[in-house]
Amino acid sequence: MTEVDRMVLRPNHEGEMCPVCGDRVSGYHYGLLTCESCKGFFKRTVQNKKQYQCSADSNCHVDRTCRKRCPSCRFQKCLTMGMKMEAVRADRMRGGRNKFGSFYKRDRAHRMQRNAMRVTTIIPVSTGTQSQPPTFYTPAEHQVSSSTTDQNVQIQYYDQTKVKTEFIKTEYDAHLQSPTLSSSTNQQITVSDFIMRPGYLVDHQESIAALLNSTNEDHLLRFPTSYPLPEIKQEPFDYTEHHFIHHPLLDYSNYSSTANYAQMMPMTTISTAPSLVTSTSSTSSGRIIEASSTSPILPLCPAPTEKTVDHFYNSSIAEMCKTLPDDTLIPRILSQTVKATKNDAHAFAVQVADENLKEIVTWAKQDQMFSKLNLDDQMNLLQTSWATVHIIDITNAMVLGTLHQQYKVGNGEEVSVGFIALLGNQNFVSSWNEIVMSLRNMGFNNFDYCAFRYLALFDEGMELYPAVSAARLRVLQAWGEVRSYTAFLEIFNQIRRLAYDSMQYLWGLRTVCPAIWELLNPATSLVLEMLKTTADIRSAGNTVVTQVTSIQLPTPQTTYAPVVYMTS
DNA sequence: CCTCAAGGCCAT
DNA sequence: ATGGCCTTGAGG
Repeated sequence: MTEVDRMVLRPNHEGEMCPVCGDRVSGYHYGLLTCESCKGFFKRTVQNKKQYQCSADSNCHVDRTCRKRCPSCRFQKCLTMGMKMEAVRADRMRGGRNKFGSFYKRDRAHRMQRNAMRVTTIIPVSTGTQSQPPTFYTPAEHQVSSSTTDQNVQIQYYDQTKVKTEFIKTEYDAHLQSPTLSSSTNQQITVSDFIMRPGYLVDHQESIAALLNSTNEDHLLRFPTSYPLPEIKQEPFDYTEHHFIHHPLLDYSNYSSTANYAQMMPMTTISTAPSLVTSTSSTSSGRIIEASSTSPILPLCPAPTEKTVDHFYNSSIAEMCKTLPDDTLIPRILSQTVKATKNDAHAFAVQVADENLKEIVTWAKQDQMFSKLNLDDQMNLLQTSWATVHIIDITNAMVLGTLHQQYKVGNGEEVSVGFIALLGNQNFVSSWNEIVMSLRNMGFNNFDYCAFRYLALFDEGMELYPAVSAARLRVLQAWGEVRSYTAFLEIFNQIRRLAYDSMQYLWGLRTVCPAIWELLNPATSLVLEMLKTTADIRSAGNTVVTQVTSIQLPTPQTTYAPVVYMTS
């Protein structure tokens, strides 16, 4: 083998950009493909326990040319992008391999799969050639790409210099980064329990209250330990290896002898870092806009001052992302449910919502702040937010391009994804399509998805609860660290409005179209149970719920077009 | 053996 | 303090 051959076969990071500064990637460093300089910077910072403080708004732009200006923001970005302090060795032992090695290998395969999946929806950067409307992958294409094995991990990655950079969290990342999420509660449950939570087709006998009452462990036990993936083949990542056994990761933190850093690692949930929410939060978005959008001058941090390093780890959207459902969930629900649904488009949409609602409840329960609320308040929050979260989930899947454009139900009707997302509320499908297009063009990413979801759960209308407004502030703070989010908030509010419209529409079917209503299995549907409870509470004069659901809406239409097309 | 992510070195 | 290049060494 010649030297040239060796060079060719060597893992090729050519064209890969460092997610921190955009420089050329030299390999995996501390859990992430980064450049040599960010590797060194991260190592020095952690080894020497350096403490920086940004003299601006902790929102400095970091790129190759200005990465030296603000070490605080640079280090924050390192962490946000996924570099792991545990990978810096406390004992400074050189050489060898650590337990991340096998993860890196899998990550290569994973990245290839993700890239292959996303390549079809990638929007060329402005410096590229003409922009083309995004296309969608088909399950067949995906199967080919997902048959990736460790043998072909050396194949060159998709050239990311030609694509919009986007930080993608994976289940793998969640495993790698955080052994546990909550620190010490009876309901303690690990991140991977959520990320890897298998299955979604449970029986319909349980009510939302029952779901809320059950412990997470109960819930897990009732799920099968593996789940069918009809259209999306799983990659050779051994889920079971890590799913219920968390020792390897826990062991690693001991192995790497970084107990001091392990203590600094965030055990972050919404409720754990209220102290971070300072008076600056409310104005942060405005200043971010000023700093990074309208002003050509980047904020400088001329004299970083020292401050406790813990500052960095209290809050980050990346931490919150770990609880997001995996990207295959919504496609799975849709393709499985469409088979199970007999012949009505509305019934299909409601059943999809039913399946996702169970996931949403489980997700909400894992949140410390949510789980601290009493059951009634939890119910109130869920009643207000489930439809918004549901639409956000489907919107995200649509932005990712993991869904078909239409799904064919039993009677041959083609049902658009918008129709499904909006619970059959055809009136607003074109608005929703526009939202999807906008988000795609804006570079909607996992961070935004995460923020959307939490902002939906902790609905603005529920800010009567102090816990809710605290949670919202915290989300906005964490989101603001990585985004100028004003434009996204606008779209979020549109989605929220669509959700209320859709809930009203669906509830309206009960009187306007009893025939359709009967097809929805009102006796067993969790979604319809939710709507009924909301309606009952409202008629009983509950102020909280009234406030958020009494938006006056157009009268639900009485008919809908059986053949629904995507509009663009 | 070889690989490649760790830590180390040192000119800048 | 930075960052390019060097050395190390467990795992394949």
